[in-house]
Amino acid sequence: MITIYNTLTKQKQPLTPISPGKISLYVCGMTVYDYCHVGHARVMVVFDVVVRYLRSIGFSVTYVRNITDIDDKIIQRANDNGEDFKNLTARFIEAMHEDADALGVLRPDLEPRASDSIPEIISMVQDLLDKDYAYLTDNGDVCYAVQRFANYGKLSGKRLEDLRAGERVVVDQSKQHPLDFVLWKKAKPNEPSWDSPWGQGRPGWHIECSAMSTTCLGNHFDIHGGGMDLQFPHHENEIAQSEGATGEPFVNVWMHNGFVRINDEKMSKSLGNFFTVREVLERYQPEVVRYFILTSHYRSPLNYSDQELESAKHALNRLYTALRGLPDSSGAGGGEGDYNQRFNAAMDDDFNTPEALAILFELSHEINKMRDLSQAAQLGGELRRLGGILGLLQADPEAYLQGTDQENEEIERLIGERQAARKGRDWARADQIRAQLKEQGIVLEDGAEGTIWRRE
RNA sequence: GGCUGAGUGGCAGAGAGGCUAUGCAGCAGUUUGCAAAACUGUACCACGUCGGUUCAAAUCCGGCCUCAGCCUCCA
Repeated sequence: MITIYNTLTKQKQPLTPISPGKISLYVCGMTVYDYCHVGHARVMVVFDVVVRYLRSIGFSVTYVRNITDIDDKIIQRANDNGEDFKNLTARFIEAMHEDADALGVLRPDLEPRASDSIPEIISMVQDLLDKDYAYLTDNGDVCYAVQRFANYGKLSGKRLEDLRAGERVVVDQSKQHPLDFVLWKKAKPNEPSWDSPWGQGRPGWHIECSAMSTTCLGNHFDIHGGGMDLQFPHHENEIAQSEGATGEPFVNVWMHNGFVRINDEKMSKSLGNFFTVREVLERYQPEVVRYFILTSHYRSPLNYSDQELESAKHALNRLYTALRGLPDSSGAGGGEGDYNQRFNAAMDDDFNTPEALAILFELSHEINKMRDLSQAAQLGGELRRLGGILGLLQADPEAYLQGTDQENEEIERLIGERQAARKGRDWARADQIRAQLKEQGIVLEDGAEGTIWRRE
């Protein structure tokens, strides 16, 4: 039985699907005006693992991750660049897909875009107006009236009277309550806009997720996820909008992942202390980054540093080294057995990936100790299978450890030359070649069946 | 000020009322022409702090200290 920490109830609780055997999952995706950073990578990887695991234990999962492709920042950036916002978003959607693919993140089943969902958004705003949850302001915007929604604050544990709205930002005087938020924003001249019952305008920030999630998954679905910083106000507002408009419960389980930090500080665009995924991938293999993300529990903070990435690289090498030289027996090991059982127990406990990884290391240790190759291959198959649930260890070990440069041929040639030198007991020459390759980051390992190599 | 979380060995990071987490790094040994990998063994006060409950607490309870996040946009 899988249990998940639900932000709404602040406790772990058993996952009980609305429809038996099926899970509907919505995750807040990117606002596409810039490259993804490591924090975005974390969301994508974390929920990718959630989906992979749920599927591995037999659930049929519908996974929706939206793209917010119209908002203030996008308009701002497009203006700065002097380009149409659609060019801008198209470019960064493509970049996001490249990054996600590199990290082994499976595509969601549906990836709706805000700009393609305008009719649904307008219809929800209209519902909210009809039900008196929203009002038209003097300056032509449609706003949500938070005081009208009885449960406002139930997700974030905030009470309206405790919130210090306006302390850091000037409150718009046309709002009835400082925390009222815009559902539909009247267009300024030359802004992208759509026709609506309230004139030319565009959606506010939160409404697109309410519209897209309910359109894709129905008014009431199982899991909604996203970064911790979306808890308030974004997700709180989504609840207010969706439940206000539909009159039904919105989401059963809210999952929020912790931040990536740098020097104990949140990695964020506004602080400017972020690394983009592509920057990091210039220096580390994507799988190392993925492994690194999974070394900490998804709700804990994850401190980003070179030291940690290096450590992750070595750890992953260890797993691949255990698989190296084993006959490929993926498919062997059908999930019965102790390791599988313990792996699932770890993952059942709110997706405890550090614990699950520890089990992979125990498995690799067992493989390394084994003398019987076919038995080891059996365990190797199990290691690969369990790794696959985390989106790891699917590469050919040789390819992972050696890379696929064209200089590989030259390396092989030098190794051949060294073999000849060793045969002639010319240790000086042999060691010279070893040192030369070492300088290029190539490590040689002499074994009973000859010399193998890998990149450091 | 309100609301969330968190403080574990050199680093990272699980766990959890009594039993070696795991990985990286270190040390010693086996192995090796030399290495590497692997295996075996092993150190560092391990559980923020002060009290309480208990036969037993890092794990439960309370106070305190420190850190992070949200209450503007942010995954």
